[in-house]
Amino acid sequence: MPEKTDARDRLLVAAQALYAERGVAATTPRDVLARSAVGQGSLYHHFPTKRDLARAAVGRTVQEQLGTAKAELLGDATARERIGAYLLRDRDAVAGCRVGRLTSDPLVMSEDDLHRLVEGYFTDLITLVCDVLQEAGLSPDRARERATTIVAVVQGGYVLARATGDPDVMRSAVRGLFALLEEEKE
Amino acid sequence: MPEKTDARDRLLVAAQALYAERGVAATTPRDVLARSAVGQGSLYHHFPTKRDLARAAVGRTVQEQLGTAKAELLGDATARERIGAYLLRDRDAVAGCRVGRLTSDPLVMSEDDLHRLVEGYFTDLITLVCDVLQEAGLSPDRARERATTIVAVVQGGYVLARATGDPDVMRSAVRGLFALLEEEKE
DNA sequence: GTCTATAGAAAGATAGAC
DNA sequence: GTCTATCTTTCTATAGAC
Repeated sequence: MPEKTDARDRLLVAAQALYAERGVAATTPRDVLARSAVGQGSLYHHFPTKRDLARAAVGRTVQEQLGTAKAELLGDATARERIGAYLLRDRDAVAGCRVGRLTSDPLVMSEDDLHRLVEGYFTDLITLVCDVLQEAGLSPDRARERATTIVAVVQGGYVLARATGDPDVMRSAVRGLFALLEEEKE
Repeated sequence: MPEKTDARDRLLVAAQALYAERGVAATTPRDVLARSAVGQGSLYHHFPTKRDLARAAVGRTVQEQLGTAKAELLGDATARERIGAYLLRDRDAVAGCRVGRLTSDPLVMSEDDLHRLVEGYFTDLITLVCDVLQEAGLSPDRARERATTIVAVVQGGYVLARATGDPDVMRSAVRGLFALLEEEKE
């Protein structure tokens, strides 16, 4: 596929950005057209319905975010370092989590295929963290519980950073947990 | 104010319930009318714009949620027990946090007065938890960091429970944190 | 304070030419 | 594959009677 798939790609990139800003339900086809500078005919040619566009764009975002997490969690550093890398990553916290925010999106939650993309993201992410913790010697049960706590503190950090408009709140949230994890190891 | 303020109250209750289900932006005046069984004329008499209704209903929800948290965090139990009561409270996790979900609501985030209600909720909540932790002997800085972590894990628990449709994910998230807090005290 | 009717704008999508 | 024009429905709000 040469340069001609360009419009489709521009539409997806625009949709992803808009979903990150206002969510899927609140993003209109017109918004996507304006941001992508693509014509209306092209939009409905590539994506017959709003839902088709959402499925493609959200699927892409999920893959991208999962890729970032994998880079941190599957490296060859120690288990402890990899958890630290994930937890303490520099995030645009006030912007919110591109995937996590979709759990409050009425369109995503009402369409099964969209909901499943979000569910898959978090089950995969928790499993990734869980595997690292088992490597570090935790039992499967404790590893799963702790992995859930780790992913939750990041998601909650996003919520609090957005609510307060303050990126430091995310830093406090993840550092507070990291400190507890480190203490335990001493 | 006798029984005549009834319509206004029914509108608020209906709006609060709908906001919890789909958010503010996605809730139409018609939705509120249908659920409250109040007439259209009454709605616009009591709340001239959608935003007026949102301000009143969100303000009420914030007060209610804060009241619940205060009941747990300001009791006469030990600091440790009060933190446990807040953290391990039985929540309808799959339904999500009525306030936290608003951080992804485009209408709430774009209207300053609505945003401020959400911000106030979380700053108050973190401060409440922070005070309990200081009572327990933590320095102001460590108390604030840890309070942020505690509130974040709860908010993240909601996000993960909604994403997966599984209430046990919330339980894992908060128990994982509680276990770390208890370990430290031994 | 509540009712019915309706306005004006934006939403999501389709039609048919090129 | 892309364009312009248009259709239908829904949204938020207003008008004016009771």
